[in-house]
Amino acid sequence: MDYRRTYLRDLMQAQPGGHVSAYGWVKTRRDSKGVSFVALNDGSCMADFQVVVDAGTFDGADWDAVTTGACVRFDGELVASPGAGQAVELKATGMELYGGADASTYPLQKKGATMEFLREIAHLRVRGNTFGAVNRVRNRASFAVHKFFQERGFQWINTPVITASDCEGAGAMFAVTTLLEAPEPGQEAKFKLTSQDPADDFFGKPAYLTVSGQLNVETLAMGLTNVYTFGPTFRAENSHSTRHLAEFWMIEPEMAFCDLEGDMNLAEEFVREVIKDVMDHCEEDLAFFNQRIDKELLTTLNHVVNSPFERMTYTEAVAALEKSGQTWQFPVAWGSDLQSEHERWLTEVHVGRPVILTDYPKEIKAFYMRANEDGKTVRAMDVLVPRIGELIGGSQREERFDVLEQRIKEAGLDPEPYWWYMDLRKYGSAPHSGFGLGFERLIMYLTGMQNIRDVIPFHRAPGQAAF
RNA sequence: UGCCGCAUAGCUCAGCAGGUAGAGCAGCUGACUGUUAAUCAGCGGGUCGUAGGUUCGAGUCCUACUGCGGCAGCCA
Repeated sequence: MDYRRTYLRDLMQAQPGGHVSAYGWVKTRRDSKGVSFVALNDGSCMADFQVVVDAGTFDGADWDAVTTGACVRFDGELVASPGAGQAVELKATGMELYGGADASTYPLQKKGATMEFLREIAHLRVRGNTFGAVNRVRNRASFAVHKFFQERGFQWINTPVITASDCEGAGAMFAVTTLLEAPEPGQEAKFKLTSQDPADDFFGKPAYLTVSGQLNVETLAMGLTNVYTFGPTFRAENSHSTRHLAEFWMIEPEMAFCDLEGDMNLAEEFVREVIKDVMDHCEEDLAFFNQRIDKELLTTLNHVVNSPFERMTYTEAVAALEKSGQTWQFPVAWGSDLQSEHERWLTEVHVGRPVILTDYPKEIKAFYMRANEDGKTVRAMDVLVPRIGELIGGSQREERFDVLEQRIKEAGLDPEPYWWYMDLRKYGSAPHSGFGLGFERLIMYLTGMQNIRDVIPFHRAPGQAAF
């Protein structure tokens, strides 16, 4: 057996004629008196491949074991199909059973199951329509991300997963340590530190899993010009929501010689181009999502591809919210952060498509965002999209040494650990901008899937790290 | 972490005057000359999340716990 193989996707598009082999997992089997039909799927595409078995061709235990979930290879002639659902089918003359799947206990059925149940069998759910499609879209979107940046001269760089600089600031972090005492064999694992002093730890100081490549990626942009990261990110927030994960994949472009305007242009172009690419290459999967998951999906995606994002300042947004006539659960006031209900109204009702909000009050944004001349706002931007909320958060960075130092102090932080970050402003500083985009949120947007836990193969969330 | 909701067969659910359980699908058996989540007939399948409490009697009411889900916060 060799990795080179004809995928079922290719067999389905091939011309009739010739002896072929079809490898896959059985989706369904239908028997009638003279003939049996086996629907095979290998994950290469949405549609199942039809294998036709004339009565009497096979018998015995292996043939009996060809039930939903079994893994099997059929050999035979590729013929034109008289049936309605497919152009060609395999008229089987040989078969090999690789692994049966006891039909009385195999949990994946041909009929629909809830997302909650499928989450409990995450090791098997990829064999179903929905999660096969999710992963194909995820794969194509990953490729489209790299394609988009590479075609524009951005260099893919990798920022550390472990960070010991304790200066990331935002978000609860997972500690990384070797100070835990190994449990005695056979004993229940209890955490016990071999030392209380971080100086004794592996890195000689506290270390954590990264919550953002932000600070590191800026250093690479100050030398490589246009760069991006695409890697795992970790947040130890105890969040129970449909759009948060403890482990997720984030895309962070960073551009030298670029202001907030250019940052917004990139964000908009990025979202549009990735959507276009996936629409071009995952038509069948998107049609499935449109039919089964979100009836408005294709309408929404087409709309996004064909119309510019609305842009407004935070101040304009607050004014719109105040004039909306809506009654808000949380009051709207200039200076306080926008609540979910506000963001949703802006993007879903007020604008009806993605909207980019800019120039937020400096008090509610990170210290590294560039201060505006008004002394009150910073050059931040959030891209809000219907149903998901915040898809992208970015900013023009503060490139002026003195202003940045002042902002760090205002934030109540000690500038000292940021010495290398400050050095960027000391030696060859340049205007620069970038943003962070949650890859899983993009996949939610692309597929219509409602829970972020269902757009990653094995989700990590509070209390949930099975598989 | 706060608020709300749910927990009955492998899955999806019904059972809502408190009187010790029911359907569809899946599974099994059989029928059917080509199906497309096939169809038709029959069969088996549940200590009703756990622990207490009220009651003659609890799937049903009360309490706690556990698990899951949704919303909010945190953000991407």
